[in-house]
Amino acid sequence: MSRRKIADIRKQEFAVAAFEVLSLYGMQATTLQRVAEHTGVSKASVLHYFSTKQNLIETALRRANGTLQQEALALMKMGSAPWDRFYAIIEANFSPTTFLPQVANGWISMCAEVPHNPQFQRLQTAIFRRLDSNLRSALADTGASADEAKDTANIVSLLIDGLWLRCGLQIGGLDREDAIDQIDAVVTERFGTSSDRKAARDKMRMLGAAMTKGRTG
Amino acid sequence: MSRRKIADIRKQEFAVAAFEVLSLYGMQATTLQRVAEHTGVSKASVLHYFSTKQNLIETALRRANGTLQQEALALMKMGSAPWDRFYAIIEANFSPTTFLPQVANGWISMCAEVPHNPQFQRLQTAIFRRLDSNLRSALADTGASADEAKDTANIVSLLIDGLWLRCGLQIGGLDREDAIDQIDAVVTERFGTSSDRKAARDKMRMLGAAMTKGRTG
DNA sequence: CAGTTTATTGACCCATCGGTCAACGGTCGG
DNA sequence: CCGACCGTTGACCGATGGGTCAATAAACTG
Repeated sequence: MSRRKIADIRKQEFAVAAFEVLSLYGMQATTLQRVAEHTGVSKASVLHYFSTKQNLIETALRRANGTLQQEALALMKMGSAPWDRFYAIIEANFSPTTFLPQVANGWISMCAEVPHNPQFQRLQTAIFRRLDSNLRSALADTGASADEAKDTANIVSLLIDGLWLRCGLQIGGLDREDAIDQIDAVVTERFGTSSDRKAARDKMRMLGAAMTKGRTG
Repeated sequence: MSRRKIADIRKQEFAVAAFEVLSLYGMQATTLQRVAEHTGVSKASVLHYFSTKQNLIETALRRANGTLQQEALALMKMGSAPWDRFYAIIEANFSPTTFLPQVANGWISMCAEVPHNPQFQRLQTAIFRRLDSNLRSALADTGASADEAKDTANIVSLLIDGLWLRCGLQIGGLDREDAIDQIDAVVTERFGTSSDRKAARDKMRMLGAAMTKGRTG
């Protein structure tokens, strides 16, 4: 019983290490040897838990995405006002703990492999669909029509992708605040200024900050 | 004299082949062997023209970017009305010959390597700066203020990046027409509807189509 | 035609990759 | 105390990577 638990914990450790290595060194340089070194064990030990390198990296990516999803979910539960869910998604997508050049690079590395790797393809599709669906339903909450929600979700997710890419490439010293501002600017142009929206944004900004601060303890 | 020319032509051939291989198979699978096969020669022959693999790929990327720039330049020369240059840039960035999933993937592959490769870093920076500067000056032509031009250029280039990424990942069967529409929608929101703008867009769309059609002959 | 340069190649080198395997050592139930 | 089990490891394997090199063939030069 505790045996299996230990094994699972170990797998998680390796998965975390693998994503770190991927983020730091890129896909080509993410070798079993390096992941092993990064955890302080031997290469063979890594392969004892993951039958194959592909398996390891896929688990790593799924795990990394999972934590991001959990953060989004937690934030979304913390509000019920019309724009709350929308800004919860935005906030989660630019969390201080994940919106970092290295992390962004891990995801870009995955994107580059998507066309040559069905597993990554699936994962990527799932991530996109989830974001799109979340954005649409969040925008529907604000009273937008289905078409309006669809179009806006499209543009917002497009901007999110672009901002993450830019974060990874480290263009213009992009900050998470800057990123959220850019999205907010486009949304404001689309829906006009509204105190409700501003309140939701500020609320989620605070909650997001509190959440990530509480994590370091 | 004709010697050097032949050598240069050969180099170009290899560079083109290298970019094709990169687009088709990704960075990891872009091996000297494969590039050689793709051109019907031996691996050693490729290395005769390019001292190193890094050298080859860098040349390939620079060349691919160069053709895109030339297309943009040619289009930009074809108009003098306020919005002409802006839509020339847009049109060139979504040219039917380059805005394709495989080509997009070549660039994504480069992006993934940027943090671990100073040469790619430089190239990427140059590409970004050029686009940004072109967009800004094109927008200044339309009578926008410097700040307005800066902000708009920022968002437009962000959208371009996102659209290329999405093209590479083949999300939602993205078409070049769709891509231009998305950008146009945001620009319209920002500057309102204007017959001048619409005229410029239609003009460049036609010119772009004529250009790429004329190429197949 | 002779000599020199240039293009192309196969054979080869070394490093490293992902992955296998048998052996070792600790831990737990009996 | 003992056998079964589990985690860990070093040694090893075949494949493949980038890159070198000497030999050969072809093309230009005088």
